Amino acid sequence: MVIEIDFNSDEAFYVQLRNQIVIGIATSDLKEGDTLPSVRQLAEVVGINMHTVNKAYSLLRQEGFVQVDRRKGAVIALDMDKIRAMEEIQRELKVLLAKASCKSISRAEIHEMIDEIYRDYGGR
Amino acid sequence: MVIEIDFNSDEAFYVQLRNQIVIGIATSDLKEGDTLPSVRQLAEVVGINMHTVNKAYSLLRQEGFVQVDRRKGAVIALDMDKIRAMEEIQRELKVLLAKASCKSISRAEIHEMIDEIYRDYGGR
DNA sequence: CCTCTGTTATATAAATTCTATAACAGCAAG
DNA sequence: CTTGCTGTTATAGAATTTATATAACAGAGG
Repeated sequence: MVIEIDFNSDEAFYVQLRNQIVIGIATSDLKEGDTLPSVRQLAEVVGINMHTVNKAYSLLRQEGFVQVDRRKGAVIALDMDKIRAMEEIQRELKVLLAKASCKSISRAEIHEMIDEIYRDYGGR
Repeated sequence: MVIEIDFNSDEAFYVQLRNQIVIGIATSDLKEGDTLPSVRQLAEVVGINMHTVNKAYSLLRQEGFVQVDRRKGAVIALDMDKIRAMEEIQRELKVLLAKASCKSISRAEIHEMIDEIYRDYGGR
């Protein structure tokens, strides 16, 4: 799976990494049990510092997407704290949909976008 | 309309303000032509600095939610750059739905959340 | 004239982000 | 046992962002 940093983005590097990996899991590019590159490897490949990668991995662990084994490295391992996840998503959706509504994007158009994106996800 | 700052949140103050105002527009608490409090007034009411409020208002202007009149203050005035808005929302949804999919939240459950939130919006 | 608007300019403190070097313990393979 | 790979921790520094503080300005209006 290809991971890369947009050095012109205003998103923090470790957030970019986190997001790409979460998307990778959703699209089944990364499957349960797969191991991520070591922090040093990935850091060298994408051209950033080791600690920045480590920060992304720690965040992924904290959010329940990977488990970290000191010898194997970071392993994809989803914990299903569905309630907390739904609460967080509802908070974020509230702001996102407010923006959409203000820009005259209809409920139907949102549903279409959801379906189109979800078509690539949910292979689990 | 009540605006308040969560001083324990990890979200920047000016982002909190922006989000609450956008939600206010979506819920019709704020309508086209309404004026927001002056930067100094709002700053005093919510207990933060004038410049932080000004930053939020500038962001709202830049994103096309208000127009700023030097004498009247910030006035709700939506510009309909729907294409750009949809692109941004699609980007954000991609990450949000990836998280959801990883946590076994179904497409149907997302649709339900959308409908529930959108019930309060779209009065425009 | 006085007061209100947003805006601009500086300055400062605190927090976050990213990098850099270095070292440590755990484990596996040669 | 040594070598090399993990993640982890500690420390330090630079750059950026966030928030505050004071001050001043032009424009509009009572």
